[in-house]
Amino acid sequence: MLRTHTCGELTIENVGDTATLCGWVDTIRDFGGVTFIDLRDRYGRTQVVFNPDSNPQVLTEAGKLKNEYVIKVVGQIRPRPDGQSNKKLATGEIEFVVSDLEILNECKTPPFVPGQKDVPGEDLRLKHRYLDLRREKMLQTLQLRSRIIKTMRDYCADHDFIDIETPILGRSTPEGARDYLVPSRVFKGKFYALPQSPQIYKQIMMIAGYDRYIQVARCFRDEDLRADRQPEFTQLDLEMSFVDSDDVIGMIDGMMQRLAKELLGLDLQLPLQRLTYDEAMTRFGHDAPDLRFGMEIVDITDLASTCGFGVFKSTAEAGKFVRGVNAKGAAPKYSRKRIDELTNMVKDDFGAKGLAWFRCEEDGSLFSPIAKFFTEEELADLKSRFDAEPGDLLLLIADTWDISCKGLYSIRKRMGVELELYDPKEMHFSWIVEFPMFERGDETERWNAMHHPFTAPRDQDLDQLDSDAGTTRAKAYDLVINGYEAGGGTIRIHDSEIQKKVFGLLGLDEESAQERFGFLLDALKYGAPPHGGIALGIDRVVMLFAGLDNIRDCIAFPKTQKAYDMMTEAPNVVEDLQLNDLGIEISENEISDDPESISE
RNA sequence: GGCGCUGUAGCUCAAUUGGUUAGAGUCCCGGACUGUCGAUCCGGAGGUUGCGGGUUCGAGUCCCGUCAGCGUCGCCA
Repeated sequence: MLRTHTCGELTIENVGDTATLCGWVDTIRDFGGVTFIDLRDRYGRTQVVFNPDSNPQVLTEAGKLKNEYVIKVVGQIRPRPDGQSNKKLATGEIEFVVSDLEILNECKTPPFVPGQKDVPGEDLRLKHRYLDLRREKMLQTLQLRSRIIKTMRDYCADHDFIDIETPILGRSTPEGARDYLVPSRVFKGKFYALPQSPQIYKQIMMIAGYDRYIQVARCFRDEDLRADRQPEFTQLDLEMSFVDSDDVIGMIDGMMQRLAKELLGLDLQLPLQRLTYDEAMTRFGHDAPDLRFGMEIVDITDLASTCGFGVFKSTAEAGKFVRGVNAKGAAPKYSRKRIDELTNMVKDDFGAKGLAWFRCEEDGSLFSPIAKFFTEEELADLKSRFDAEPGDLLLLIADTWDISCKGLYSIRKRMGVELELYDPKEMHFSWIVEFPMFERGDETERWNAMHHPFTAPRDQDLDQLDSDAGTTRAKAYDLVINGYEAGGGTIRIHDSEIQKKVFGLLGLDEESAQERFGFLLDALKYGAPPHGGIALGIDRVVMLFAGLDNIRDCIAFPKTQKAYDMMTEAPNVVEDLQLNDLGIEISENEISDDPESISE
């Protein structure tokens, strides 16, 4: 080793010792006759002193140092003079007096320095990720990530799970997203698909008798990005045999309790709260609600059906819904202009036709442009249903179930932040359970699987598969943390008759099912145990545990919204020779502009 | 693919209703300084306001197009 210690470990205990440190020049304070440098590495910062008492030569040498130079210093540890310790540093009680300096490497003037007060723009950070990763915040987040994964693995190891790696080059699986494809050189015209999840493989492992499997699995989905979505991401993939929903949920309950305790010092009460899907949609309009605050949805469709306001009345009579939320105390803060913003949001984003509102005045009366269409009794009824008090703002959407859910969910989410209805540092864990087996496809009679086609229906719903498939509930469960879906899983079908029936409902005939994943169907016939599992989104868990709102900050090398890597400039063109090997020809009009050539 | 926000010095930002030579801090370069820790002080350099077009006597500012980053809807079972 070139060093004897790190920059984070020297303390008052080491006074008098001689040591060697290596690191990056973090800040320079040059007084002419004495120079201080904070030397930084992954472990911390140590103040090193260059002065003429120890070695005049070295003081001159120190004059050459600039930001982010990599240096090696030999010297002696001594306590700092009285009153000059730095409480911000773990090493702040001591300083390192340099007797010998070696510049290991110089550094070009960097576009930004890790310690600068204002965080640089994200494009710059991504382009020079090696500089960005030197920032303390990034370091902390990636260290947290490492500890989270270790804790997950330790927990699983303690519960007899076996860690198995599954292929990255596979074939298209029955997930719903677009695949990333890899052309085959040997089988020209054929493609591997990168896994959207190791779903099939882990089920095969159950059939093979490896009754508790985990993997920290990289997954790929070629869909558009969001603040909490990357095209490649990491899951803790888990599968168990001889279990039902409660067993998997209970296992993850324990894991969350351990994670919260070890990483956040929080004591989670088990079992974690559970909400059915129907309840979540009815009360919060979403299957991953943020349960750190209330502002629940109130349904007034029955009241609307008899009122004098045409829009409400006709909506109710059409079998649609009139629902709303009470934004407590929001009235003084929400001008007409801000209400218009909310209105535009639900119109533009979800196709709602409008947003009705009532303001509860000081005298307790309800004010609204549409109040005149309601009788005194109806207004009083409205007020009591929403529990409206002076200063409250009621926001209502009259539309389909779907639009009212989406619109009110987004209003609730936004106003929860704007009205500071919860402590952002608070953590809330819950389960959403009993998802529907199926949802309607667009303008077709056909059903789509809400999860994947191997999801088992609840035992008590088996009869409904034939009679009323839409009401069938699945053995499916999502882990929700602070309003984010942190994971989801199901118990799988291990009975070929039920599987056949589900395929039928999905419009998959036996032939095409056999074609797409016959190997799994075959395997299921060779002694498949009852099994099920879950996948936890590790990037999101890290994001939530770190209190961040952006998944890119939890990933060492993330991609931009266009799935572009600004540092390596991937994706990029390849040699014609490579394409020839693969039997691929690219038509001229399909080649998009080279991002590098158009950026400046 | 749609909608929205942003784009000004290496970096972070400012620039009144469209109006003189586009400013500040920081970084960088030169100088001073033996106790700082966002060191301080003096001096200097640094700009085709993302790119292209238009309106105007005059555009960083308004309009159109385009590129990039971000947010969001669709999409992601």
